[in-house]
Amino acid sequence: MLNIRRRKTLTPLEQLLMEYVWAHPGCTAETCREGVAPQRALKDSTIRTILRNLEEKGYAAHEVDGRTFVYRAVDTKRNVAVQAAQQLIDRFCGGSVEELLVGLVDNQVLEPKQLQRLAAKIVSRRENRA
Amino acid sequence: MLNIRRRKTLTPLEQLLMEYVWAHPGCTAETCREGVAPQRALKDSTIRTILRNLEEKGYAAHEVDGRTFVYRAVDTKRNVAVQAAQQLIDRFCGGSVEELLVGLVDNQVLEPKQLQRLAAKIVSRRENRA
DNA sequence: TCGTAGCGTTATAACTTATAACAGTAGCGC
DNA sequence: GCGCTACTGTTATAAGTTATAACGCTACGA
Repeated sequence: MLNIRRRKTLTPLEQLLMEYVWAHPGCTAETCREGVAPQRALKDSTIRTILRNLEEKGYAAHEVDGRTFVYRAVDTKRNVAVQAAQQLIDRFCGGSVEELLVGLVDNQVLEPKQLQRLAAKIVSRRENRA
Repeated sequence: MLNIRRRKTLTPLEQLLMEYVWAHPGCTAETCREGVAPQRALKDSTIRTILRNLEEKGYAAHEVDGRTFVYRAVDTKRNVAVQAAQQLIDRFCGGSVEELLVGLVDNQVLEPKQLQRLAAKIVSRRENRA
């Protein structure tokens, strides 16, 4: 089992920036600023503070290109979702994934048929790979 | 599809109290205080404030018995988990449940076999009911 | 009618979030 | 070689949230 690290959740602004980073690997403070400008016009220094927060929270990382910080996500969105789901399962479902899945079905977030199809698909994918 | 209400997340103290409420429907401020005392010795008024917060956030509700407030959870833990999962799916999986499930399998939170068994179980349960 | 059980109101210190100014530094062009 | 400026780091602050609780009001029971 992967070791799921417990990360702090994203604040709305962080979420916004992180979305951009996910969508644009290799972005810089400046491209981020331009990218989110339509939604939020933020000062350059604000952007950089948020990017630093994202690094501190373990969502993003940078490398240096010349004197520019180039950012990318540490994990895919999907993995972040999975880690968060794991926490939900631990907290609210007594550690049982199945409990959550049953709940999803009971609340019609997930159709039984859909679940079945997906299960079949995943299993066959596994077999092909093995 | 259920209408998933977006609720504020629980702070640690709220989480603690809410666990107690889930485990003891019909509890009062006083029984809560006693119940959580081993973990956190909190003043009566603190307990009350937190219970009120839980009501405000929509997790708990009370009715009046004589002059005592009797609390119970608005939703089951499982439903809270499901609602939170729905949010995850919307935020990080572009609205696709399947995306999350695939992620769970890929990260070995969920075994393919387990998924398959569960799918079969759920489908058959549906058929029996129908 | 008085004590007290039980609720609401208000307070506050610590922490987080949103937002940004300002300061240091190192390339680049001249 | 030197200053401009593009970039980063440090620091600040106002507003909001959390954790924690004192205090005050009210109505029931003895």
